[in-house]
Amino acid sequence: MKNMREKILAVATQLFESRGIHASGVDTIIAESGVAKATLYKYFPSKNQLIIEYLREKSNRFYAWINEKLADKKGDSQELLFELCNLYEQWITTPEFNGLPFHIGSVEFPDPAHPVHHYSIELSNELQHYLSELAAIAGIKDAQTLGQQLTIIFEGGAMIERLSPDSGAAKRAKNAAITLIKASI
Amino acid sequence: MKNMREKILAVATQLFESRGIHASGVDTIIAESGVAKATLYKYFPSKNQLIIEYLREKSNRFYAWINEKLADKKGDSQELLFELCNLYEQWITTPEFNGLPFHIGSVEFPDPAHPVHHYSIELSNELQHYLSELAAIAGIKDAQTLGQQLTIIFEGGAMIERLSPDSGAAKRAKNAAITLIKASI
DNA sequence: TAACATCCAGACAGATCTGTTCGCTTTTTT
DNA sequence: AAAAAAGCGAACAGATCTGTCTGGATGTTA
Repeated sequence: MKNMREKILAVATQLFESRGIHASGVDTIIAESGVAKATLYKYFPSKNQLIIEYLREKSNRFYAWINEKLADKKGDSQELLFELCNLYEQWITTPEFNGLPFHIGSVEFPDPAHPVHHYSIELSNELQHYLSELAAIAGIKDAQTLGQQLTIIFEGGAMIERLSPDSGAAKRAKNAAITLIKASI
Repeated sequence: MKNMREKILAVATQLFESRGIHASGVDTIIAESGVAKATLYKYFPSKNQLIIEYLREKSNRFYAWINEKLADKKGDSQELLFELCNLYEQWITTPEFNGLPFHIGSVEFPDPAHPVHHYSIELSNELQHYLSELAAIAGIKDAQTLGQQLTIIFEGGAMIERLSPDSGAAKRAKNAAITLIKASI
């Protein structure tokens, strides 16, 4: 089998999100993926690195998905941000959604000096920059501010949607974002 | 010494928030609080219960603080919500603020059947009900919606303010909340 | 078929985890 | 001052943690 790395990463992802990172031991990961321990440590030099690759993979998937969906909207400055809100709602209401991975990373490793925490902050900042850039493309005057406010709503909404999936948090977060966008045009 | 319970709880709080819950062993907690292990297990029958008491304590403190600050504002329907936003900003920019405790609880124990996760959801819902009630007192028509949207912003802002304290997240979260309040009057 | 790389299963090390128990000392109460 | 309660330090049990290593099986390449 050639795709052992992906297999391990997939199992780790599933375990990290259903049991937590600290609660998912390497022994469990190799048992569930049917892989020898030495194989895991060949592809990932440490558990920390495995966690970071999990965060990276999830992040890459998100941006690949949303960039593709937004590709034909980048000309329409108005529609761009509203479509972004729709995609956001769609993203966090997907059954596979289990919260933002970098939330897990930053909470389970609160020490700022820890590589996982550090990378989690990086991903959160990346989201802010991404949203700010979209706001700038859409012609928003203070794109920096709106970008961070959208980040706040998106992260908070993701949190609550995961905690209480039937509370309508996703839709209300989307509407709050739309209100903020309209107010800043 | 009579206040051993509080001493243990204070040390556990400090450790949970600086290292994480799973990363804070009972041995470390008793070592730092200068208490015998049997004493800890006398006041808290299990580590799970200690975690829950930590969450409860933090929650109680928050509501005691904010209710006292808002006591004289409950007559002024307009000012009530705006003052709430000021207090929120004040709360999460305090140096002692280390993120919302029930975020830690729900992330470190993702299994919905786990008592810590369950109680964390309860606390998040309690925050929503509290904010919705304030919105109702302030005469907001759809108080339920505004209450949850404020919760989303407050939780998201708390998350980002903790991750990037110098990014101005607290102030922007407050402003976003104010925009939403004004839009729903 | 022969040489080579890869993988598995499992033992191993050394540390840490939660929770219990046991004498011994200190503090509080009567 | 005597009796009762509470706390300390330490050992203990049994499980789990990350990471390393070894011997043998499997599979690929020449």
